[in-house]
Amino acid sequence: MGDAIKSPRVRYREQVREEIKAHAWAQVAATGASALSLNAIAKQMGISGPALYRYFRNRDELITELVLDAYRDLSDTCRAAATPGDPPETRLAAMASALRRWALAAPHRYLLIYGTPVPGYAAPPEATTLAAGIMTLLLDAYAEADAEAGTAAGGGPASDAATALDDHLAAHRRWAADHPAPASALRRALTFWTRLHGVISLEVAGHFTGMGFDPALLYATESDSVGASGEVRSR
Amino acid sequence: MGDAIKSPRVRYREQVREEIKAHAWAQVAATGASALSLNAIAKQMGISGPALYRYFRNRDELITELVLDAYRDLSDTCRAAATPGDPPETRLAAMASALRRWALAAPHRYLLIYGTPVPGYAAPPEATTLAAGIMTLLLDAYAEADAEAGTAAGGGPASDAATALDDHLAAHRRWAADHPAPASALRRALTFWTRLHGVISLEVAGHFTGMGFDPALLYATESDSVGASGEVRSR
DNA sequence: CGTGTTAGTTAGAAGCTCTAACAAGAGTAT
DNA sequence: ATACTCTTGTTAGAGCTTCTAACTAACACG
Repeated sequence: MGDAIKSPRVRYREQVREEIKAHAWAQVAATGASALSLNAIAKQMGISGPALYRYFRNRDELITELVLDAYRDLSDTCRAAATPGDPPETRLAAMASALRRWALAAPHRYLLIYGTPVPGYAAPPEATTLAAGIMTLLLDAYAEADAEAGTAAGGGPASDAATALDDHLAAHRRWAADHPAPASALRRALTFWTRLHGVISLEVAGHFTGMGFDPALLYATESDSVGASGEVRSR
Repeated sequence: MGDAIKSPRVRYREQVREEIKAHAWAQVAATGASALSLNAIAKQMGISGPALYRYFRNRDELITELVLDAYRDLSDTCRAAATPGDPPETRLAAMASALRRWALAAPHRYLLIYGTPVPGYAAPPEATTLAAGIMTLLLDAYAEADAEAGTAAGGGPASDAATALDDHLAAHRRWAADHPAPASALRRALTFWTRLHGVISLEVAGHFTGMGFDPALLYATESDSVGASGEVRSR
């Protein structure tokens, strides 16, 4: 229903664009985004270099498309992991587990989003929207967990610094303006993000190689520390 | 004393190498390592492109030199922050604070080490050595904190996952083989690294821009969470 | 004062992104 | 059915990159 009847021209155009992106992903997976070559893609497809510029204005536009695809895929993955009926802790654990699997399945895809930004490159607005959507899933879970715990311990701040951060977030929550979650939920969602990203990004960049321990256990510990302690870890 | 009497040739050579690296750092700071151009550096220095290849075998070797410089500088910074006589918590707090300042002072320098690795690039052994040196500072602090706390709570594992990680690290500690710190100290040192890196890397990559909160407070909270709770934060 | 090493040069190969100008096909309108 | 337009491909080429080859000039040393 989404794809109305399209003229064969635009059908062909979209098909070629997808084929170009497929080759681009293969290159990204092999050598990383910085080494992506439009010329090489054209050669692989049996067409001439400049022909690609009919489908993408320039290299940056192609990379932007890849970035958006990655964000969309990550967003879908998180959404699929967070089963609506499940208790919040289970959802958080499922998302944490899915996040790492998603990153390890294609490290360069993860780095395309969270790695070194390209020099003059600015992320498109849709990327921000998609990132916000993932944040909403986290906020939903933490808000629900907070509500269940009532006024009891639950996710209350664990230190003076956390209290100060909560106060600050209560006043600076532009990114979660239209979400009813309390400041402590914002803090915990941010912490979920930074702690899990901390482990994943060092792992995919290879900083743990040669150290001899299993990053999965470190990841599990960090997942636990952000309240993502369900039973889905070994699925 | 370290620099013995050198012939004018090697003196000149080293001087030019340093000048090249200085220009390279300027380029890295401006546009990031991926856009570093040997040709542009040569033009800035008023010499011809291929002349640079007398001083660096190729682009990778220059980047490797920059990476090593960055590691050396980071190592020195951490060592300088951890004042020997201070209590371990104070040293950890000072290192945490110095780490963030070091990263924000030159974001691209941080990304050169911890960002997306270059495709075919392998970090030189000396980089690993320097990274291990920083780890030793952390292990020293956590081991000392552990000893002070005796068998009491202190830095004991906070969850089942942490206990499992401790057990695993006790058996897989190749990276800290010659350090007497207990497994819990290894765990806490790793956590120091991943949690602080999680915040810093997202901040320098610009993922917090537009969200409207102050990353410094999030960083302070994470510093606290790894036992780096001294009074040096606002120095 | 020769002699060998070293630092620079220019020329050029092979790659890249991207623009300009042109040929040929596909779809559409008359 | 014919004519027209729009799109997709082509080749040529500018300008950038890394990096090699061959050559010259200067410097340090025996």
